[in-house]
Amino acid sequence: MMGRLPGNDDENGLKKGPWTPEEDRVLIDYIQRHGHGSWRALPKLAGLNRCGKSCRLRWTNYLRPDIKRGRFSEEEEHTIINLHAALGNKWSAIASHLPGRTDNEIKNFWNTHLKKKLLQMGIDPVTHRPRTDLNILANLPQLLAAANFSNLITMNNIPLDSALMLQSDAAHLAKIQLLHNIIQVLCTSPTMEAMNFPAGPSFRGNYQLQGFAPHKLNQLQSNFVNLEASQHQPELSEYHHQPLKDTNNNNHQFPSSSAANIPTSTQPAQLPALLPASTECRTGTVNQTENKNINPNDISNPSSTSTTFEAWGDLVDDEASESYWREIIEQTSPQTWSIS
DNA sequence: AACATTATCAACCGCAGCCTC
DNA sequence: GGAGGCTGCGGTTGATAATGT
Repeated sequence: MMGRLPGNDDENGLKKGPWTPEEDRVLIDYIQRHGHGSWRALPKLAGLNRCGKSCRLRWTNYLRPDIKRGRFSEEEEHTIINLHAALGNKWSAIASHLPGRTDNEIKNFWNTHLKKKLLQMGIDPVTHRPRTDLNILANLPQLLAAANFSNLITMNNIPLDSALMLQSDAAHLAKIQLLHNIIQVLCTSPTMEAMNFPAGPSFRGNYQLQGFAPHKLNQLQSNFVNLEASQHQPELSEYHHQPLKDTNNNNHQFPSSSAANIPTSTQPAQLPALLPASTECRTGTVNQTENKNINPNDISNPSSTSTTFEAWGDLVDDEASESYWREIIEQTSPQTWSIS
């Protein structure tokens, strides 16, 4: 598992590529005797045909005696995830909390394992929030699996037919959560308000939604609250049959955080708690941690309106899912939505 | 068995920031 | 203050291993 061309020499005649055991021995021997001192001067003093940078990297990432080898423990895994949520890609800062682990090792572990793991759980590895991009729908089976669905079934002695219904419910709920986030983005985006709704070309596709007045969006929001309320009944398999009635006494205020409205215990299959997708809400949370670590150019941010709209465009172009969304939209508010 | 694809991770590159003069 | 050198950091690369077809 080596990187770069083996034995490749650069223009200065210095060796690049993987280190030989002999080079390792020379480097260890020198540092044990003299310390590393100036890295730039070290290779010459130690008799190595390497640049100082390469020596430093080899020492700090591989040869240092206090380096812990082997698999990351579950505890370390959780620590990395938590620290990454707070610090972002500050690998050296994260590594400082994990004795014996190097930033490079943690970075690799993140990119090869943890990132995928979070994605499969429906969590965006950049923001550590539930994904609002619609690619998540393609990964719904993995999402459900990651939600430890089988455990839920066996732990609760749920019969197979009920389990299947539960799975269908969970999939339904995941989509509901997704649509919720999209709508929240629409309703809190200053751009959207200024333009009286979607500017993205995707929105001018099959669904004639432009020119949507703000009060209609508010109505959609409140309808959505109702829909969510109907989905969050303790008996999951029953919610398909719940009538959509006004449960919030015509209060059309959209919840700032749906997580607060969803008792964790009733969330099916331990889906990630629904968090606000609006940029405002997100910024507020970021300020609580470390605002400076968020790259404003980060296009992978699932809460960004452009990304969400692009994803929406993908969705409305998808013939297979069109009927599903049409059903939800019409169910939610047949009198206020018009789909042409 | 042969080939293709995916995963892993050591090592490199470029840049930012610190330090010294 | 700013130029130059050095170090550390984060992103990326690419050879090899593992797995799939």
